[in-house]
Amino acid sequence: MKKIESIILIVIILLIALFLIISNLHIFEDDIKADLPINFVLKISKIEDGLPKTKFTHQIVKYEGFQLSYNEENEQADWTAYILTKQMIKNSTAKRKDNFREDKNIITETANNNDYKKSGFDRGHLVPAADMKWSENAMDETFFMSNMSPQYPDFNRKTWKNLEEDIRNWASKNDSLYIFTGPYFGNSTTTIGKNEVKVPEYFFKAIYDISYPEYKSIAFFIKNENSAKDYKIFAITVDSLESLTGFDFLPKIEHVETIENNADINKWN
DNA sequence: CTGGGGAGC
DNA sequence: GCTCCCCAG
Repeated sequence: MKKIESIILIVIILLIALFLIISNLHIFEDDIKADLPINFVLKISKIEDGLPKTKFTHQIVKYEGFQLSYNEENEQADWTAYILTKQMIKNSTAKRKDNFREDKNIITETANNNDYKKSGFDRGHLVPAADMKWSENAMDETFFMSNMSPQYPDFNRKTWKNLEEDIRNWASKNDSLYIFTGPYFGNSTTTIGKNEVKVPEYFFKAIYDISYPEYKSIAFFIKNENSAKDYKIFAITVDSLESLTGFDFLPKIEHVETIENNADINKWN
């Protein structure tokens, strides 16, 4: 074999090898989910590790069962975050007491009941009371006005409620979920009450199943309107929700991006 | 505090 | 029936 032919052969072999390496790398990236460490769930078992990264400097308050960031300008939270486990659902014993009240933990003061009275809007929970039934105190803290947003009655009592109920079902089947909930204002200028509580145009949820090995996530972005709709048609990826809201959920968690690009509602049942 | 509504199980 | 989301008085 001539020298020139040998060189061409070697180059061809190298090109084929390179192609195989690149394809394998690509496959590996798509399949990285399977390579997440078995203790992945432990890494994000603390709420502190999952707080969204935002440009805001609003007051963050930690309650027994959840955390929130309070936005004085809107007189409601930017987001709420908590973990919901199978065990919490199992230990659902607390009774709902409906003691809606101002939240003295908020330095700048919160909205109050009068702001919502006769407004035509429900005092909609961001963190549902029924998710905190594992503790009287945790449930009680969901009735702080810092956890309320003006929601249209049909949205709150039908569309949103159905989503919340299914999330509880998912939690009991999937061991533990990481849940973010919040309002999205868009160009809204509508306010209610003396404290001018801003009425959101949409509400969002981002949900992560952090149970090994079924890592998955899904998000919802639903219009705040007085009509009942099937929440399932508003399923989007967490990636999309992050683009829409500007929040980076679970920013400290390694590899979490690999589970944020899927919105298959059929994986949740 | 008690009364009520409506959806869903 | 019950629970869950609420409202008004």
